[in-house]
Amino acid sequence: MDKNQKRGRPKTFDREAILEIAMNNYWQKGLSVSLNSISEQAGVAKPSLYREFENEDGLTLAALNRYSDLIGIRLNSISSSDDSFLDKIYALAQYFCQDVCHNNGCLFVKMRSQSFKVGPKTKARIEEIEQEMLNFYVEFFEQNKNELKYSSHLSTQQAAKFLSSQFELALAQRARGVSSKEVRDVLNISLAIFNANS
Amino acid sequence: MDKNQKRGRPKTFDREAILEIAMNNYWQKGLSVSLNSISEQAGVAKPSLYREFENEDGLTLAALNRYSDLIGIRLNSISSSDDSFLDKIYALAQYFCQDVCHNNGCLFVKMRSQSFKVGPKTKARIEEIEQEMLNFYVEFFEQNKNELKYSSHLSTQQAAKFLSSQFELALAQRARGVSSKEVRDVLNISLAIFNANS
DNA sequence: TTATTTTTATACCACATGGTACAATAAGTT
DNA sequence: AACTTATTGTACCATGTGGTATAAAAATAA
Repeated sequence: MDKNQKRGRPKTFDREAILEIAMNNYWQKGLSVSLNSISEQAGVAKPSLYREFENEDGLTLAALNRYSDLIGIRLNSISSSDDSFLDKIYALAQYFCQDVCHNNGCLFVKMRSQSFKVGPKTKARIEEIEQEMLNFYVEFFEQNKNELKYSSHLSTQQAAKFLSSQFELALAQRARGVSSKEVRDVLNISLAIFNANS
Repeated sequence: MDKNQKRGRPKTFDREAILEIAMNNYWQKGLSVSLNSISEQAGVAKPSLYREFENEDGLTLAALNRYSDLIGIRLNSISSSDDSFLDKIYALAQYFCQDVCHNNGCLFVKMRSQSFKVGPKTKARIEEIEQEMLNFYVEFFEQNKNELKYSSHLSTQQAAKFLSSQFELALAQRARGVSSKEVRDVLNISLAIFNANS
């Protein structure tokens, strides 16, 4: 009937569904989540996970990639909006200290902070994402160069690094359970250097 | 001979030495260090550890307390020096991004970031230290109120929170392996708000 | 010597982990 | 029907974990 139907027992393993569960687990509970518990929650046997993702490293990598797609889309959408530069910065701040992680924290930040206990493939991807994020911020500042009103001796690189660090702080605090308001208060102070009249 | 000599097998267990080893282990490798490996490294049997510290929670707590004594002394010494307020701030910055953790990172920050996998006693102590640190900063700003030249609408509370957050960021980055220079660059930007001519 | 007390060390327990061998299952192919 | 192929699920393994029962050791006291 189905031309794609190959011979052999039909597959019931739903990669996307399992990945969704895995991602949410790591997102909420960090890397302390075991492969055992994921297989239980997903209702699939362990060997199925191993066949699909090779090993735990493969699973965490796949979950991380899914997550990075998720926030990449959002980041680009903010960056390419019609808002002013300052508005964009605060939209990013809003995204990072409320939307991304209302209760969870950022999966990427969490994994990075525990990167010593992660497999080699995931570790490499973490460093890759780190670079991608930094590039995003550099490009972000480059594109909005003309709008930069802040009294700044900062290079684009420095500004990018600073902004990315402040967001890192925000995400780490949110992940620890610090309230969105408290995080926002700190962020407002540090981001003030991008205001015109400072 | 020794009047303190009670009957029974003489004690060879050196609490301080074992605590030193435990602290350094947690400091370098985080809470993923097992009690097994600590007992091996220290050359004492596990039951000895359990008799002295009750359980793992007791050991991590003791190690954390040892650490907090260590940095508490240093912090107070900086705070009560004759330097100017600004110099003190930068002395703290220097301490946090180089001296404390040339390779390790801050034990307190590390434990806090993994506080979900820590025993109840240690967890309580972490929150206590958090409060103590904040109080230290608040008092620090209070004492140096007269020297505050920065054009600031910030309350003492807000300033304390901001400073403590920026140090948290520095320590987290150092713990991840970010170079002392890069951390310092970010810190210099954010601490600039305490400068007079900003 | 013998008993008592305090400490140390051996050897174990139950459990969870990442990982896998292999049989059972369910489809197409001949 | 019998055979092949792809997938799933049971049941297991070695290892490491926090924690402990209990024997051995080493001192004093009788």
